[in-house]
Amino acid sequence: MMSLANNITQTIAATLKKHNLSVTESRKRILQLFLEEKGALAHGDIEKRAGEKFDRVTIYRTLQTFLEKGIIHSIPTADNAIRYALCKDQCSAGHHHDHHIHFICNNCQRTYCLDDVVTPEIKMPKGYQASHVEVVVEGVCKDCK
Amino acid sequence: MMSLANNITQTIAATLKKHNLSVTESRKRILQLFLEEKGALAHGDIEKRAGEKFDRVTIYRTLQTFLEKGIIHSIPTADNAIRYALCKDQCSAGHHHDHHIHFICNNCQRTYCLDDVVTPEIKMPKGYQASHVEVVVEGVCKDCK
DNA sequence: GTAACTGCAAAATATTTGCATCCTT
DNA sequence: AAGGATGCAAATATTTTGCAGTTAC
Repeated sequence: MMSLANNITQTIAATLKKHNLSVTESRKRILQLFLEEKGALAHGDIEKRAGEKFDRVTIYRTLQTFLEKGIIHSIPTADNAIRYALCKDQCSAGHHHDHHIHFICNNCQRTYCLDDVVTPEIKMPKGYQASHVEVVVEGVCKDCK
Repeated sequence: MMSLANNITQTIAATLKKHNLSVTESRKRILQLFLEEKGALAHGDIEKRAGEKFDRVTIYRTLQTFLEKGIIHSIPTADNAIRYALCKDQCSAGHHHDHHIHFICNNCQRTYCLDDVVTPEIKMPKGYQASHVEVVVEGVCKDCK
């Protein structure tokens, strides 16, 4: 019987292959961090959690690659620390379909993708043509309340 | 009869005084840039438009001060270049009431505050308590269409 | 006159690039 | 074997801090 650990390992490799990426140690490790975290991670978070194992530069390049391939998406925040989170399957390279909102907890600082909350329709003023709507909600998360 | 230029100069000085800030050259100049621009400015934009006149450090500090006093508010974007825009009068130090949405034009890259578009109500999942909602819309602005 | 603001220098931090080496396929 | 990925060194860019001189009030 396949162990859970093996299962995750397979998922990770499959995800990378699906996006035409070679399966390397750093990519596996960083992808695993995202799977473990569920929430969003900033570059700095990854550095801390990955230990001394990887070069900073590799993290930059890996995040960039994941972004381009649509494996992760970025969440802009007011503190100039971009966070990244896993995309759902329907995301594809260069074209994200993540119509969910993001939530940042002011207490624990974690960033969540609230997949069940769809971004609302926004009625734009005459002349403005919207192509993408990003909603970031701040407050207190369910764990901190 | 009072000239328009004088009028603007007075507005700038009045704004600074209202927030208990001394009226200095750099503050006047940076505030003027925001008034001229209408849209949002990133640190880099201010540096370019101010000419060689001010030290980078002064711009950092002035923006920080304006933020704290509620003269400007920040708009997070995906490219890690925070933009700032003037607050409406009802903003006060540390407590922003800017319930409008922001619009970034993918063509001219300008950032607008759409003061007439109120941020929608978001129905949060059980347990999450929202305190602030930030909406950033991307697309093509009225001038670029 | 005094407190606050600015410019300069320098430190600390963050990001990008080039290249030789190593790993995946 | 070949192309791509990584690590290291170094170049750039960004942001912060300390301090002495200057300015606003």
